[in-house]
Amino acid sequence: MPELPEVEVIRRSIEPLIVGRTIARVRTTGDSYFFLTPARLVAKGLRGRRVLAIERRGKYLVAALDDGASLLLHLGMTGQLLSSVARSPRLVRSAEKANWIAEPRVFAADEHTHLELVFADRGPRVMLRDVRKFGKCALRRPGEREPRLERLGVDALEACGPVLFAATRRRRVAIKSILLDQTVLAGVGNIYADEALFRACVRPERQACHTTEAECRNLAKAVTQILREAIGSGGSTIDDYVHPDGTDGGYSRLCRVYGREGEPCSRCGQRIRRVVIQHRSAHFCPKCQR
DNA sequence: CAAATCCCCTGCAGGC
DNA sequence: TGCCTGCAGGGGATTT
Repeated sequence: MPELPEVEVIRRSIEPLIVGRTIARVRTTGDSYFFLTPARLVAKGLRGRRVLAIERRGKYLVAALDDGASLLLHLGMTGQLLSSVARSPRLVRSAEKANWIAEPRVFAADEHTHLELVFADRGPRVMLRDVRKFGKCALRRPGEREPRLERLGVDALEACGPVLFAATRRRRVAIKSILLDQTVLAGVGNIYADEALFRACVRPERQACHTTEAECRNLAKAVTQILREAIGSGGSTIDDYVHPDGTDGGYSRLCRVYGREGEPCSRCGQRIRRVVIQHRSAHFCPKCQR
């Protein structure tokens, strides 16, 4: 799950590699769950088009084309945007272990490469690779509505107390579920939700309607701070991408609770606990978070 | 309307 | 060594 920071870092790294270039050829895998628009139509719609811009909306990437159409991408759990500047299958695998980060120095297409853009300038290709195919790809005709984007709430970088507080009223689900609800805040995923709850000292299981206005304010602030920090550190996985063995690196270093079940809390020493909330693991400090 | 459940997919870890 | 099971999870669709 690339979350907002990873998607933003990917956007920034891919922007100079794609904006202003004209797509000459498109290669795709066959239709699958991955293609919301049939692969054939995606290829047809992209051919000959120039990319004007690439933007991020929550965890989505949207590439604007010169005919007014747009390409919508979601990286799901294992999606990667890669460039063909160099080739190294080993680095692809390492990138997966290191958490789905795109690097502008990769690779040749393989069976998991669902979309490959070949440009008219014959320069580096851009590829979208996604092993588990939880990602999404859609082509929207000029002026066509995109319900997936329309549903999104406030971008999580703009999270604020009042929005969060309003969303928690009359909701009996866990507060963490509200943070993960993309129609409330767009961009927060499982990892940063845990981290924000830790920073704001709120227990993930707490019923949403039982959080106070002040807690929601703190939580919103924690969300924006943590996301900004993660972007600032290069999406939190960039660093260990270069570790040839793919062992734990930047990402887990930044996390205070996620993936740290049983380890001592960095604030109080209490053991970090893990519970399951709506089929997802939630990590928290039982002493710091109430 | 809210909430719970199911499902899409693949790789990998753990148990035996 | 190899097979089997369970787990990981974003998010939409369906059911309660």
